[in-house]
Amino acid sequence: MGPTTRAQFVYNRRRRRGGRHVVEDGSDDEEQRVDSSSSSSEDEGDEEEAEASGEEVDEEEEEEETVAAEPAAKLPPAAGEKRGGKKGPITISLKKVCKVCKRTGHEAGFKGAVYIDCPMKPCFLCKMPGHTTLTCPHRVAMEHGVIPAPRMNTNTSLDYVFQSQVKGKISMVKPKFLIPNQLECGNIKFHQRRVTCLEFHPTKNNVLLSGDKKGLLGIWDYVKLHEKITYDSVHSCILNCMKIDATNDGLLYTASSDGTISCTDLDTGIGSSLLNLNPNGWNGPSSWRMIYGMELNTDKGLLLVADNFGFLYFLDKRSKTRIGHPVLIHKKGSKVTSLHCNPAQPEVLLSSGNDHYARIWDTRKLEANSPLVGLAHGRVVNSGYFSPQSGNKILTTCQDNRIRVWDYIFGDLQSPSREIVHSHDFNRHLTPFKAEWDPKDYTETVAVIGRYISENYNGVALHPIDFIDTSSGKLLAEVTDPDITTISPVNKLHPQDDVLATGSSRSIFIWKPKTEDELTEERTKQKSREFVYGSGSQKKSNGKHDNSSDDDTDGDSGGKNKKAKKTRFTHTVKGKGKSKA
DNA sequence: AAAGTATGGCCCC
DNA sequence: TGGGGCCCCTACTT
Repeated sequence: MGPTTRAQFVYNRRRRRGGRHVVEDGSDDEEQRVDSSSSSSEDEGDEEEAEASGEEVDEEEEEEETVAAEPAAKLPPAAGEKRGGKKGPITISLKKVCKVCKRTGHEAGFKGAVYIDCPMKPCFLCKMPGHTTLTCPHRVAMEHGVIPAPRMNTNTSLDYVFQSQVKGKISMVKPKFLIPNQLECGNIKFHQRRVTCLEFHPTKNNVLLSGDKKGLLGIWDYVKLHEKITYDSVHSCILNCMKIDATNDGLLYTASSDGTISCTDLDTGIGSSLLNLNPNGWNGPSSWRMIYGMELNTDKGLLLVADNFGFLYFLDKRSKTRIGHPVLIHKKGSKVTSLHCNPAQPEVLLSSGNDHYARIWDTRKLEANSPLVGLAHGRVVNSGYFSPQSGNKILTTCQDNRIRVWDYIFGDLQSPSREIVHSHDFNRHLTPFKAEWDPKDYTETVAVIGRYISENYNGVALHPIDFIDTSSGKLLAEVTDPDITTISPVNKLHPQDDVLATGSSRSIFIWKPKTEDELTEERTKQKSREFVYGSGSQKKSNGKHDNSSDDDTDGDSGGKNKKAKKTRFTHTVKGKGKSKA
């Protein structure tokens, strides 16, 4: 096994060319599974699948059905008596049954491209009872139902100065923000398992590093499409985190659920282990240590590492030895999900954990139970990041479907400055979602995060990647492509370029902004589409979607016939918001 | 083509 | 405080 290079294939979207993707076979390797990511959405038939089976079920089942059928389900067959009195009362079980709550009278699941919620459950988006996601105020109208934040910073004069400075800066120099919303190329099934982390190489501009659930490390030059390598011997299970050595960009540190930290030479794939938390091998899940959070303190040549039992470790990267003893930074036995050092103050550490807290620490005087601040969350915190430039803000992603923003870490941190409702639920089969700052945005407002629940885009259910203005909660952009039907929990913005990398299932995609040419062409195309009565639509379904208009913004244009009007805002902000008493 | 499965949090006792 | 069972928009493979 040593380092192996295995190449699947790359597909590359040539700019316009009929719009079709060109599939390039990276190298004919053993397994030629092309598998064209087809299908999904084959169920256009909707309505009448279950009907057909039932003998002569009346159409308007709702009312009485809910009442009558329910006891029937629990009682022995004899219970069928009243209903029509005929014999085979057992057949009543053929009634539609909600797969979520097991009751009759309604059904949850996809109807075409629209997911119908079980009305018995709280809203899947905001978690509140009384409505479903289809009618959730957070989905339908932005900033509807917003509750003002209790009160953010107790405005000290320092705060005032800071705010005005930043504000001034923002209005003065805010650059035109380009959303990388055009699928440039993709690497399909490069990984054998789902992608769990992505990182751009800091100096080799077009190189993307990726890790997957099997521990495979991928290196891909997405300009030279065929230059891709994988190293399968670095880790034996989930690769959770990657960092390039700031003083030697040929070295990569990786953290894994196999309980080890590795340092890998990117050119050779040769690595060494810096830490192994399971020196005695597997003794059951109750003792197996996994590493999720990892950070570099460049100033001190330190590696900070946290495990799934709540402990933080320090490593000297040069001597490859532990320093000091592990410190409990989250509830004992609970997973630490992420670590981040403040970019302006590397000694200041932000940790997030399964104990529903994010915490700020001073690593110079670190003791269990002595964080500088504890930031309470509603559920597990998937990630927490200081803002990339000043380090003055904090952005967290929590499994309660809320993104939280603290605008100023030196202010009152009792409660977040904003809570933005956004669909990024936990699902054990998905890599946890993490909202991340755009490292290029020195106004420190833009964040990117994948969306869990789907939206109906021209008859296809897609899961967009959202760009969110964290200062207002406004949705700046939702990025989709009709060929990407899977959820995209892993997203990374390029440190210098207007490039977005996405990990979606086993595939990796690269997005770039539309060029001016493309935009103008699109506009003209859209015009002509208007002339050519109703051309664009109608084709849909059957797997490969016609990509004539992959940008959501033009989307329907023609409108009318498609009932599918997408309700766009799947998130809203809480706090700061005007309105409301 | 339906069924199976890998999996993590959380709820309840 | 620990373990068993449950589980709402998965992405596959058989």
